[in-house]
Amino acid sequence: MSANSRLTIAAHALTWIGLYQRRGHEVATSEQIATSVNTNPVVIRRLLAKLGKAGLAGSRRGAGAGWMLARDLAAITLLDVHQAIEPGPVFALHRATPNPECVVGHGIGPAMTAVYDGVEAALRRELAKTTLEDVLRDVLQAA
Amino acid sequence: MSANSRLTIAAHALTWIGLYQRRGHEVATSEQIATSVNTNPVVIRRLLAKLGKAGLAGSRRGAGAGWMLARDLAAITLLDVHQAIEPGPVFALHRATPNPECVVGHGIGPAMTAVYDGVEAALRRELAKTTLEDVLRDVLQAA
DNA sequence: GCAGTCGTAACGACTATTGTTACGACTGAA
DNA sequence: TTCAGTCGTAACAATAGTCGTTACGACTGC
Repeated sequence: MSANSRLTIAAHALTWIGLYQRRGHEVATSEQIATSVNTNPVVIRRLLAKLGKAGLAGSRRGAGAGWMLARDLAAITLLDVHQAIEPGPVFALHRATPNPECVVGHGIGPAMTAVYDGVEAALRRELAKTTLEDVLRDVLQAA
Repeated sequence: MSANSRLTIAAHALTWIGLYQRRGHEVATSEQIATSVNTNPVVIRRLLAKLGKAGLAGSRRGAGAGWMLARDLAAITLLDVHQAIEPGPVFALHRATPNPECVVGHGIGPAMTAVYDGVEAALRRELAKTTLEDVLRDVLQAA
């Protein structure tokens, strides 16, 4: 399937909230964020719900409700965001179990799993290098 | 998405061909490989066609037809295989263009693209570390 | 109260992956 | 020269994941 855009949307949303708060507002609504992201507010709420459970964002309910960051942008890495949205595996093993009576069919699963674990570890190391503060800086410099 | 299993299947197929050739056979048929992978021969042929175009495998047609490796297992890395099967991106940007009148909406694309390029480079470096010879060694040791 | 927003379920459109059938193209061997 | 075995590829179906949308109850400041 197509790669998913959740990390992009989540980083966008959190960065937007961070900037909005720095400009003096207390909370941001899912509708405001959705306008910047150009999507439906429910998509934003769904994502922020996960980020909330992971302790990256918080919400206030009732009138004057909205979202706020739970930590400063500089204290949130893209790895934090990535883990929060429960990523699926980058590579999958066989859909149907390969023939266990064949030497290759029997041993290929563990062999590839070891490689894939290494790949995902490298991916996490790479995402951990960038904080949302870095992202915001790039965003503002581009303007 | 579901992650895709093409790299797994391709590595399995090439490793199988390599082992089969070492045991004295000239070519392997897609049906034999499919039996080990536990899938349909067409799936194997589709994949091997791409690996062939990338110069990793070759086929002989007609009677007594089948597939052979174009290089030794030790000379094929998982990165070679990965590139051969034309991988999609690991992460996607927004499906709909974000609001360009918003600072964040305008700058987030390039910012995330830079990060994602770094991630994919790390992924490629990691895959380049393992050759199919390594995979075969692991497979045989597991038996 | 009530208006505004969250939280979440339910559903549909769209797309990618994988399996399957089908069939023409090719070639070694009888 | 024919034929059997295999490749190469198109076409289609089943399945699953993503994303957008509607709907509605829950919560709370005014």
